Amino acid sequence: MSKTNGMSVKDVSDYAPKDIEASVQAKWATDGIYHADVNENKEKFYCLSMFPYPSGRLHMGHVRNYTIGDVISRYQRMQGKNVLQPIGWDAFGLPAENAAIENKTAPAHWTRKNIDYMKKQLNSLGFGYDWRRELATCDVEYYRWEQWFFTRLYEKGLVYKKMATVNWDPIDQTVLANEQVIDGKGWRSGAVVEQREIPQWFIKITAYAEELLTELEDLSGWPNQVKLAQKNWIGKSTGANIRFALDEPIAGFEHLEVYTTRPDTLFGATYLALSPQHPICLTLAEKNQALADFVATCKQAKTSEADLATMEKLGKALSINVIHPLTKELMPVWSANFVLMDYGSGAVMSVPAHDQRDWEFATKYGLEIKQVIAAKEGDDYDLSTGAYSEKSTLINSEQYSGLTFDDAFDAIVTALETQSAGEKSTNYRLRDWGVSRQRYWGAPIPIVHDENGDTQAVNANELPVILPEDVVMDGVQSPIKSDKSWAQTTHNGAPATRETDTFDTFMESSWYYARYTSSPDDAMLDPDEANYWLPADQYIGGIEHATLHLLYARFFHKLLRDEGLVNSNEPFKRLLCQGMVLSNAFFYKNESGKEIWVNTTDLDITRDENGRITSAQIKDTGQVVEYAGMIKMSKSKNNGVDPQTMIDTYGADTIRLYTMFASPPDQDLEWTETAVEGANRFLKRVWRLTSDFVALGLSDTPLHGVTLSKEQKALRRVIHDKISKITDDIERRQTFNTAIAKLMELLNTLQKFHIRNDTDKAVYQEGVIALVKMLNPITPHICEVLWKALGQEQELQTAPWPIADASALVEDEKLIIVQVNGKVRSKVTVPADIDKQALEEMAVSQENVQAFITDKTIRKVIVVPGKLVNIVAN
RNA sequence: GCCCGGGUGGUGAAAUUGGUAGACACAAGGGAUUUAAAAUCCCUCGCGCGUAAGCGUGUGCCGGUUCAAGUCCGGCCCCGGGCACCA
Repeated sequence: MSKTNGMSVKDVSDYAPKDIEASVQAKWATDGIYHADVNENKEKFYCLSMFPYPSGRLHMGHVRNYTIGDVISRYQRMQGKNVLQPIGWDAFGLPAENAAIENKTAPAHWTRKNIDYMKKQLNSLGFGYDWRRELATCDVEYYRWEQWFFTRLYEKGLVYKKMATVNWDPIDQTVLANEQVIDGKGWRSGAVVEQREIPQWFIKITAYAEELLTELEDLSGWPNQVKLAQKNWIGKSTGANIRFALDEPIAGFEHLEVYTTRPDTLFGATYLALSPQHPICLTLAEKNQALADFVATCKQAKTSEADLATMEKLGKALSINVIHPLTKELMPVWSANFVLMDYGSGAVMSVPAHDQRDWEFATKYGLEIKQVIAAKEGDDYDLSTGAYSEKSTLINSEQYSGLTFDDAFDAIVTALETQSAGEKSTNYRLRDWGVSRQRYWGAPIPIVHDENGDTQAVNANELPVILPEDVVMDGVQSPIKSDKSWAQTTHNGAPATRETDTFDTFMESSWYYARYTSSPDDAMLDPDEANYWLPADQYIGGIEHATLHLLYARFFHKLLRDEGLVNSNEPFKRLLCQGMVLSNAFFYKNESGKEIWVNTTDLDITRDENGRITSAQIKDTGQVVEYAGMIKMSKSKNNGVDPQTMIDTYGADTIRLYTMFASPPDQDLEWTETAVEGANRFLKRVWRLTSDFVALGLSDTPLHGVTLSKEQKALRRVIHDKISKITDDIERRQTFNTAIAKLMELLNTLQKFHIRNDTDKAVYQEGVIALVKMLNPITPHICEVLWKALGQEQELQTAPWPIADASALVEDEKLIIVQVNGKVRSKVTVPADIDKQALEEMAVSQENVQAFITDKTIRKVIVVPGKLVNIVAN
């Protein structure tokens, strides 16, 4: 009997995860088996999970995310690959500032304390990380390179400064993050929040819009859902810029340019609409109080996003006119609240007959509605009830009448081009990335303002710009803004003032995956090392990052490429977005009608015979609570299940097994504790089966060249069939739940098999070894112990994944389904090599088949070889 | 409004290329073991009829294609998520 770290598998009755897990983890750490280094002779596999925000404790979403990554990593390692699985900390961000105020500590201290604790938790779950590569984004050694890279982008002209709107708290005299604005009021002061324009830094992601869009097609390993979300986010559209001459120049403008996707409707344009922020509008407002009021109202109205959709169309006539470029007719110009200044040119041509918004606006203000598109065949429309926005044949459009959309588009654009009044144009919904945040706990933006007030990038030899960590948070101003001395510096020997804004934390999370692969002291990356590992073969994380993080990271990778730091176009080959973790939630309403959410651990729950919750009450007080259903685990709904409690109760292996078994990884997972017990029960059965088998003494009978009995063949076929299907489930399908179901089937089959001789034992042993190996990626601790008990010399973690023996899968007999008119009437076991004729005859002769065809004529017999016979009779 | 997912037993789910619907679990019920309990093991388990064999029926609803449909096509209903005045 072999022993592992004091734990013997002989103790049949007790599968005691507590005793084995810590010692197995200690052994892994000592052996350093998760350290991965460049090795050109080995195929690499870079498995990456989205790094956590160090909020204090792991939650079940983390457990699920990192278990998936660990399973894939361990599987790939057993495939013989050089596997890199790193981890780190997305350490900057607003919650640390809030916690610091609350706990009267500094954000840095709070963050590092959390990292220490959560690191222990990750280790207690047995995740095989290369801890040598751990990074925290708040480390100077990390963000200094981000600052350096930003200065490079600045030199290249990919960075610029622009006025942008922020939430301003007039009492605290500070900028608020969106999360700090509650019902339009500042979270601390309670003052009504104002919109204020301040200068901020932007990175030109729009310069890469086309590449970010087209290269989505290369991402065959990404879910369509995510690719579609990015496509819509980029929002490419083709149309035309059209210039309408002003009948008299104003504010330096001789004409107004609009962007439209429907140049075919140009003859239906009856007025132009400008954004209230349009320069012409602002100029006119200087001498027009009513217009000035309108502009001010529109600026305020940036309330909730949901209101926008239903917001009333409002406008003001500007009493200026433009000339239609083709008809030369005069058209009035209006200002309209729904026209956006930052899309296109901030002006639109309005075609009320064929655009619903324009229709609503024209109807309200009595503007002309001119029909220029015929109804499609079979369609019918009525302009008194709404616009008709389908693309169809033109009417009332001079020589263009009768043309289709495509022909009209080209003809009208050509006509505009000849008189320099327009051209074809492409637009993107994507906006440049604003990276300035007026917060403290982030990487300082490496910019200084010189004596002339000009902005300059901090010189490379003066980097990093270090964020002071020993600070006191007052909850109002960022310490680097309130401490005026911090900003005082020099630039090229002359006095200068530092930028006191910090970077958006998406900056740090856009390149951490690259820094894991290579972290030299004197450079952002070492290209040789980075190019060995990149792109990551697998990335795993939440679907909530479908657009922002995943788009920024793709963008950053292209920036790194153009700086010569990496040679690939895309950072992540394959992407898996895991579902949410749900659990039962309960609440009651207090006297003031507020919902008070109660954790299940404080409740007595009654269920009916179907296991459905019928009622629940608080243990201590008897207060009756309402059942809110299975919803996403969250602090606010007080329905989180603490991973630590679960690990302490059942062990890490059980939690890993359950989270992988309860549902496919991309679907939501319902946390049910009785089902967790079920997972634990399975591990106990594996433990018992293995130890019972080991107690018989291991077999050294070779299997090759031995003639097997029918039962032995059947068992071998199950073993190898499972090997083949489980491999496919884990690698191609990533349906870990079905892989586990098949492992359970393998266990059930082994359990029913009776060992009567040496060959029996040899076949059985093959099965037990395959079971332990294939279970290892999911529950590695128990497998380590069982593996040693099975007398295996090789390290389990690098042992080769089993390969299905094709000859074991060959069946002598097959079960054939016999149908009459598509309904199953019989099942028949036949020799595998039976010919079609004989099979048909056999099927027809079945007693129960005869009963259904006696008074009928057989019209047709369909034979699916090895599977099914369908007799068509009537 | 637009764009994605999804709807299968009491529950979580499975059915991979159109070929036995409900694998594997959880819960429930029954039994064995036990002084008793826990643990463990065995049996039943979509619905209706039937002692059973079996028959009928069943994958949100209506229709279609096919020898055969959870799977494909058309129309509709419901649930979840994302985007949201983008001209």
